[in-house]
Amino acid sequence: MDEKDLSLSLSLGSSCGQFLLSCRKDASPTAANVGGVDGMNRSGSTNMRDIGEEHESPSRTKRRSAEREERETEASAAGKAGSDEEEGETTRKKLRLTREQSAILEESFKEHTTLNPKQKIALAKQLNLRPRQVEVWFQNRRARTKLKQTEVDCEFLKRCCENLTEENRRLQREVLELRALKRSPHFYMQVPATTLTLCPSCEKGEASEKPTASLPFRQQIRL
DNA sequence: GGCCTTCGCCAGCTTACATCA
DNA sequence: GCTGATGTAAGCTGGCGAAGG
Repeated sequence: MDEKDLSLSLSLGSSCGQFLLSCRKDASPTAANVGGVDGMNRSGSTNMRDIGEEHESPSRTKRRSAEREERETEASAAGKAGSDEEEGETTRKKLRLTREQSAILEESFKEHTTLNPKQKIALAKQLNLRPRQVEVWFQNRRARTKLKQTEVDCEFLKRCCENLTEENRRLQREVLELRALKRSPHFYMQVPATTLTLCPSCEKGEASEKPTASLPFRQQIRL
């Protein structure tokens, strides 16, 4: 699967994607949507953080703020070291992975979709990235794969639904036609006598020959 | 052995930024 | 050059299993 495929599949503009997203929002009250759409859009991550910490255990809150600090110091250290990112910036600058880095990560993902800590560190060294970046890339990649699969499933179910709807319409038309035929005075002349013996309510020891080919079996059952 | 806490990892959701038409 | 749409790196939170006390 190449990047083009992925970018195509990731368009949330499709009705399918929108449907899935709205379903998830309704179903699972995450911290992000506790405050509703307004709360979500108003002040971003700060708001989410505040909401989340009210419900977290103290140890977890401590751990998370320590992680945050660690990330911040790591990021600023990387900036000072003069890596790919701009130097000395405290604000988050978005890094684009190079083609080579992406290709290697893709290759690795093909082999295994999750990484153990050793693999993560090795890969990070090889790519000159932080282990956290490798971890995040794999997380996002799994999410993309899952989203793509969901869209494929959604398309398949949509087609199934369309086919069944069409089949249902066709059968209803058939029933109407047959009812009309039954009401017409020429009905009993058109239907061979032997087929009438198949009606269960009329089944009183009449001779039962095999249904004729003039009408499909389903149409002979209930008129 | 059961309970509690902590830790690490992950999924899901979201944001911020880069890129492109 | 501006703008909206899209893609994606990264942040945040909750859930869960494992390990240790």
